[in-house]
Amino acid sequence: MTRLSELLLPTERQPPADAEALSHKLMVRAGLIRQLGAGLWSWLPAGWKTHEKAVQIIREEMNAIGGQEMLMPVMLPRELWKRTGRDQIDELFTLEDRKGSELVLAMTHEEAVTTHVAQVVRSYRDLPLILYHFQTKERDEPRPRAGALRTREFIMKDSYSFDRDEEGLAASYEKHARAYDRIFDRTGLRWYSVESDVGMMGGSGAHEYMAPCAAGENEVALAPGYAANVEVASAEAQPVDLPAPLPTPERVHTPGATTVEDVVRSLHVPAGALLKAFPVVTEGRGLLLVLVRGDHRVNEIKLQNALGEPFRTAHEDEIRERIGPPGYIGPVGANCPIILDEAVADGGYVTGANDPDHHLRGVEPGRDFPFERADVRTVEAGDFVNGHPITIEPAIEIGNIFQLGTRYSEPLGATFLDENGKEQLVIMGSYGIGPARIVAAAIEQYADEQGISWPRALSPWDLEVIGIGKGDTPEKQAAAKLAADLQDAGFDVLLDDRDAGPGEKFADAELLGLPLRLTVGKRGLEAGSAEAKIRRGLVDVEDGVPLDSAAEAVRELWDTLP
RNA sequence: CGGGGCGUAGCUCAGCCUGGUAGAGCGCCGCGUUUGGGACGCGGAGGUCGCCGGUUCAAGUCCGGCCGCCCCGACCA
Repeated sequence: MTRLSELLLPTERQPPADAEALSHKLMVRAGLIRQLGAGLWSWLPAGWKTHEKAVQIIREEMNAIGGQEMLMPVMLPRELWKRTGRDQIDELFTLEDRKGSELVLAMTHEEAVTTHVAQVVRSYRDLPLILYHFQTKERDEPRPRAGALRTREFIMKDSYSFDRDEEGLAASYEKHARAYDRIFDRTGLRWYSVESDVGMMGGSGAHEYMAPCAAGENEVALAPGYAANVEVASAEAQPVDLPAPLPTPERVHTPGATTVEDVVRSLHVPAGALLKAFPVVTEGRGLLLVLVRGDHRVNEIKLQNALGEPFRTAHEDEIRERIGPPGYIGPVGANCPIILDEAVADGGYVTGANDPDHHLRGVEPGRDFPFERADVRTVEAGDFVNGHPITIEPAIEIGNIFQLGTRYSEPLGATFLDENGKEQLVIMGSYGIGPARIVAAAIEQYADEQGISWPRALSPWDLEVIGIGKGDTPEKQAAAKLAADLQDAGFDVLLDDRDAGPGEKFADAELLGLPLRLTVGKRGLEAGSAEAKIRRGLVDVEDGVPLDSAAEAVRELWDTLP
């Protein structure tokens, strides 16, 4: 049992002036976290309890799939990161020791864990392995924000799978996916798993676990049976009414109309009847002209994936020389390959004429210019997947799973001998979860006007007992006994034994947000019962709970709570 | 990295334009009254006004530099 009179729980009536996100405001107001610098936060006792609740759920489910918990250092020799090439990442903190030896602060632990596996694993008999730890990650984020949602230092559960082949990796990946399903279900969050970009981790497949909330930094496209990060989402575009076709492109005078909006206004056609030209340059293919519908946006991640290599936007002189005057460029007559987005249906479009102050109308892909097809646009709310319109929601990334392949085993020499005595590279996966984000997302999803409303799996204590009155009143004595009884019955109890007024106690209880609140007052004491209020929705339990058999009554009530 | 904003008591802020004894509310400490939704009275503690420099008889206030923090965007294994 924890007595509030002895607990460091600095609640604030007003949110910090610089807080924007709901979870940021409430975590500070409720006394869960305090800031020391940009992206640097301390967890106060109550906050740390919630963090550890999330950690324990994760630990249990990782152990259940055969994960072996260990611990690796935060400070690592830079040499390992040079081998994988990741020492050039901007977010990596670097330092030197007194001898001038180069060190880095781990932003993840692929290098460290793979080094151990390279040293220790010799035979196919040593595989498969799942290793994990909860350890601090350090990232020099360009912009930390929103309290605990994006910090420069945070604890992550990162696990790594080591298999002898792709089949083994698929099995380890699937184990993690199922463990993650159970973990996020147990937290009480609203969440979903989405397809994601593999990013600079490389590898062959990835999913992200997303918790929808207003403060989320990611956008997720959703339809029945479909969920994907907008970075990689594909959908069928909403149709657009095209003007009647023309036998051949027709030149029109459009003075000063260098943007889609200008052309729409000048020619009285819908934006979707335009083709927007996006000239890019890649190392392998040189200049390329990417075309998407005028009402669509190029998705740079999808474009990079479609090209199979990084690109940059073309410089003005490159555009002038090979295509036309910026503002009026189009595919007809362009001296470079053309990539046409899949959402561009057959028909006649308005494009730049590659001539100042002119456009062409009635331009038909194929008839008037050659092209390659690719899906390179950003999906929009209302597009269709399997006939259902999609919605787009902001969400916070709470976990991810990656198939890494040999991205790390190769540079770090993690190999084993197979049955034939032949040396093979270990096939890896990596899997992260941020407990702090789970906590913050739970606050974002369930908080109301009065404050936090914890799902019971994450609540710092199970329930709060309040004794009305100041000094040694009979109500407070009864409350203390009730709290002790419930603690003995296996509940983790917070007792508000402070000499404060009832209003202050209620307000603090609602701010802190434990799932259940029991109040012992004069009236209830005479009737032999404590009042019970469920935090979610602030619902009063009829007749409260009897003081002489509180444990059974609370147990019954507890099982009904969210 | 681009744009914007802020830094004065534990918290939220006023004071700066127009230089002249550092303020309010909440919180905190003491005493008393009060006791079912952040009560009231009286008394009190608490400040290198982010830092450095300049102008001035005099700087929280004007000028310059620096540092820190927040927001939007870019970025984000």
